[in-house]
Amino acid sequence: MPSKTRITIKDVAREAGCGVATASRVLNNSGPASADVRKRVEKAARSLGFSFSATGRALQSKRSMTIGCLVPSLANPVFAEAVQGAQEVLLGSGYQLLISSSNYDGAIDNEAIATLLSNDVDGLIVTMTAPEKSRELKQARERNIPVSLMFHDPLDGFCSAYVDNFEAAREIARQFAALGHRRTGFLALRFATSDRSRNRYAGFLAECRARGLPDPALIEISEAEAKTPEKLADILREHSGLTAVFASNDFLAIAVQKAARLSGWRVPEDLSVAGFDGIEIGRMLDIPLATIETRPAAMGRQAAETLLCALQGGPFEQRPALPFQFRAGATLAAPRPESPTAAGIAPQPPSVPSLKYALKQG
Amino acid sequence: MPSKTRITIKDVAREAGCGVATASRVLNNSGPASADVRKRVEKAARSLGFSFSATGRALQSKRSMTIGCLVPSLANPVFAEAVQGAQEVLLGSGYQLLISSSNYDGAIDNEAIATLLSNDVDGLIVTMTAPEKSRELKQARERNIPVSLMFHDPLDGFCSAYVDNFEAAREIARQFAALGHRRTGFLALRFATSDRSRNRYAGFLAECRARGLPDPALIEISEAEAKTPEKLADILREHSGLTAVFASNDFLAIAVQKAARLSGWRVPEDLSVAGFDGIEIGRMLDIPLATIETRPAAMGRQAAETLLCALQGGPFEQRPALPFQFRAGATLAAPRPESPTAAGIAPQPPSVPSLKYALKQG
DNA sequence: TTGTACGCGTTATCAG
DNA sequence: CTGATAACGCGTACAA
Repeated sequence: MPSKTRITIKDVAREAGCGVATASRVLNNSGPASADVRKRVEKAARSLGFSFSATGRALQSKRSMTIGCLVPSLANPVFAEAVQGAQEVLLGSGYQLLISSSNYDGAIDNEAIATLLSNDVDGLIVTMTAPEKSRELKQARERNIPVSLMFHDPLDGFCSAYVDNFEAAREIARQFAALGHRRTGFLALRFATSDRSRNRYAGFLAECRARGLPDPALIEISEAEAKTPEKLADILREHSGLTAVFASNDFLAIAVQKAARLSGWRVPEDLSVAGFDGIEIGRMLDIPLATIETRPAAMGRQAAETLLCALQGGPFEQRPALPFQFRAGATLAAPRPESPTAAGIAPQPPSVPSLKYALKQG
Repeated sequence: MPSKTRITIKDVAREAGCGVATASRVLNNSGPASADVRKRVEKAARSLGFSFSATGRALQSKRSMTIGCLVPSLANPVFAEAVQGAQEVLLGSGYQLLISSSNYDGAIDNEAIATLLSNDVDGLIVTMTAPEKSRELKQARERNIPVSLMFHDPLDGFCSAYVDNFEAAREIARQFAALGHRRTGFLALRFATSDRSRNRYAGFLAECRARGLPDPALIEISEAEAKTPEKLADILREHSGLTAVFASNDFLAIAVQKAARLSGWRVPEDLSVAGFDGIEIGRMLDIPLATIETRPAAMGRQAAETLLCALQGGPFEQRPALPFQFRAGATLAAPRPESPTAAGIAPQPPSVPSLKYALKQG
């Protein structure tokens, strides 16, 4: 039965035949020590397999060297990549990431922040439902704990690493309009709890109005519906007359493509589709997805860098929004004179989009 | 300028006019207290906005209520989902997740575990390059810190939440063989550092041999090649004569489909493709991907449950491998009499797979 | 029922 | 150059 208890600096000091203060100085290079005692301490530490207890250090130094991170869900690759980005920045810094996810539940959001705070985190990286009205987030600021938001527009005194969803969505509206689309729709998942989704819709709507186009239909669906193309097909059929759909993320957009095929509609001839995020797989599709390319990992990195900077005594400054880029893909085309979704019924047998786009990509 | 320092139980005790022990007993419901003092303490705690310091508690109780989690990368949705699953199990338990990722680097793996250990984690959930030869992992066991592996076959004294990659890969070989494929390939990413990839190849190879078929070609590619269908197409063309490719994960398999299209090959008529993992998007493709469905989130959940059980004094037991399921998709077909990849050159114009499979799925 | 005092592992202080 | 000691926030044994 091997040793059950932690090896502490006391053990090292005893083994080396010196006081704990000396051992601490040697191991930390934080003060004078004779070459002799230095050797003994180092040897003792090595042979005992000593390592510092972060807990003891945290208590003494009042810095936990820990950063709390809250995201809605790691099952969403966008957030997962952002956390990975933050993790990479923090890797050599001595800071550890304490993570929580809320599953998009605003109540859990706040509980999670409270828990993170009571874990004495030195900083916070947060994406949540309603940062603007979170008492816990304000508490963090009152305790002078720097908070980096991710994915949110900058807020109050909190810095944020984000893309301008409103502007990006306007770009989609422009692309639709340039092709001649008038009857468009915005497909949203978790509209009520996602400011990203709302901002995208707002930008899309604003640009449509600015061009004198009809307001886009706001189509909210459930997670179950998003995952079941058959249901999604039913929903799309209910919204007759749409010639272009802007999905609030790429996964949804791919589901729309699938649903369209199930209804016998061709993409993009019968229905144009655009997504948001720019996930890698979108480029691998038979018909590559038109989308807004963003860099979630860069968001995580920036959030972590900003925080690190503040933690190390530097300024805690808002940086400009991260860039996005429209990716044309092949899911956008001019609407047909008479849209088959307007016609209502009788799905036509799909035609042959494969060749055209395979060549286009080649 | 709001309060800068932490509110401790001393502050509460002073405010309530009692000793710290009494305050502690009240706030923890851990001992007797008169109704009177109870009121005062609770009121004081509330008005001061007191919350316990996890650090102080950890030091005193020798339990950090923290679980360390190491995965190769959160940018891989499989691992991200697993961590999310673990997180969900831990949510109400009082344990926090301290996460690290190694970016598939075996040296960082071990550093990360050492760091986690020095953070006094109470348990460990780990996926790494070489758990079987990790000194740090053994150290954890010597300290009686329970370790749950994820994705690895059970090892030594460590429990693992995993699927039987070897058996699952045999199933792919069976499917290929049943259709009449003889010249097959295994496309691997990070073969050297992923026992999953190796086990899948081993199972695939074993079943091929058991059936008297030629050994499958082992095709290792780089991450850059995986992300660039054009390069992948070049590589596939170099391996002439293959009629079926088993990719070590779904992302790769989707890239293969893309690469095949770029070469003018039809999937599955000219080339059968199978993946591994069972990601959602595979079902949404024009030609749904044949794959092995696994449940990464369930792996994370099981790993966390097993750990929690041990942490709460229960048995620390290996559970049976998690189930997997072959999903037929539409990327598998019998090989053509003369394979176009064997023929060597002259990509033929793609034919019309869309209709056939759209109907099949409807 | 209550409060004092100690120890958890660490580092900073300060006297030797 | 060295080492004893206080302090960090907490829970608990023990004394009142």
